Amino acid sequence: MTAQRRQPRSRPETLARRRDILDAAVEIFGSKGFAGGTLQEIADQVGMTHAGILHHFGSKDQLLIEVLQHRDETDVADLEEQHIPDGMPLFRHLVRTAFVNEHRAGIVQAYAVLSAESVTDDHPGRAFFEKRYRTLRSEVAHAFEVVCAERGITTPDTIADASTSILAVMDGLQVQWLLDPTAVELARASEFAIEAIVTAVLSPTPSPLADGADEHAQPSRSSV
Amino acid sequence: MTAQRRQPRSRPETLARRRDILDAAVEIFGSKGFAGGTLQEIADQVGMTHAGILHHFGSKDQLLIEVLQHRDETDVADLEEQHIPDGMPLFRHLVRTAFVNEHRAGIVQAYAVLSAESVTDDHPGRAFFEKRYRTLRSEVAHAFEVVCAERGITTPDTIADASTSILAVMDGLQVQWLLDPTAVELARASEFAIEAIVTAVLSPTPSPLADGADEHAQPSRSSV
DNA sequence: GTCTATAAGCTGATAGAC
DNA sequence: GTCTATCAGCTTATAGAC
Repeated sequence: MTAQRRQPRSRPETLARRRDILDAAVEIFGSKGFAGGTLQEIADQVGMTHAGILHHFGSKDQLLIEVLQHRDETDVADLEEQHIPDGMPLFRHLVRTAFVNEHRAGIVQAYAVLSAESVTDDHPGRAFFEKRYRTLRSEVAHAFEVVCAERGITTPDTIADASTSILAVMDGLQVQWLLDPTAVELARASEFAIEAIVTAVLSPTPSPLADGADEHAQPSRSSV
Repeated sequence: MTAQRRQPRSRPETLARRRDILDAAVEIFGSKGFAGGTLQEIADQVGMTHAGILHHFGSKDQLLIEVLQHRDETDVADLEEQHIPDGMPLFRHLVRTAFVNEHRAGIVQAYAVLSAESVTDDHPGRAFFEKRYRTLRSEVAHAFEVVCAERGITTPDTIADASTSILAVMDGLQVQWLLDPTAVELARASEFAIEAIVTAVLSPTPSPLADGADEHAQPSRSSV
């Protein structure tokens, strides 16, 4: 596990070119989607022909896959510098990420658009996002387990629901924020929701929704 | 405000045909996205040629717009039968919706895919989703105002953050659930998150995240 | 490594017969 | 109202010159 991740495929000049293409692809796929964006547009942005791009990546599908991997490696590298937080600091890190994201609309949009598009039939990014969410969920769940253990709380289902919910709010807020930045305070709302969910795990309270009379439509035995 | 919404454009036979096309379009756009889905596929599903579809709707863009309007009218009609809930019952209604959605993966996917895709450049569904979220947010916010007023709580920012967050979790959970239904309990997690957020509004607690030492990276004056 | 040229296919949309 | 025929345009991808 040294510094160099894989053997350089070729001259550093070529690798730099590949990185240029990957950066351009993030921007185009982010602003047009994968199905909507074209190799031509990516080629224009980086100043070559679409044939040149296919020379480097073989196919459009493969380009998307490498775009996602590259983005992930970059983000993970950033994280590792601050050696991955755990326990309560992880939740603080997620809030901080939301504040940072407020100034990176481009990358936020790329993830928002591509993750949702990845659920469509035969989408080349599907495996990536499936794995990504699985990993993120287990990281957040582990943080919950740490803070819960300290306080003697053990509620596996709750931890699972809370973990997936925290990632879900962050994603959902991004979509609403991208649609109307003036109507949604991305960072502040993310902080509020994450605090609400963490609090619900650490200090369970009776459900505020459980008092109505005629809820579940199914005719159950009437409890006087 | 009688039963018929607009004057029938033509024979009821034609309207039925249009509805068939709209239903097919939801399915195709839902499973392939708007950019990825084609008029040909929609035509095949309904048993005609793509020229026939263009005869009815004029353009692919216009078809999407009418698809979204039609879906919305259908859903709203369902809601009005149970005359739109408000206050605490609205939150219960949202939870119930999550339970129903667990058995309607097709429609869930259509909304998830199209709403995220709508943030891309010049997407014909953008105006629809902008308005949709604006409306939903204000409805949820109003429900919060009702229950807050009963208890003498007034926190406009909190209500805004909570309202947008509730819609956000529901959306975000749907994406994760569509990617891996075995890993996410859509309804249960939605219920947990909504309860957590409602509780946070009604019974504010000190932030569980505020105790760490070296948070915000910026070198502020050290408070000993 | 990048280009030009070319292929083969599909796209949304139009015109006109029935 | 639906079809066939046709269009121009654009898509990804390949082959081969430089």
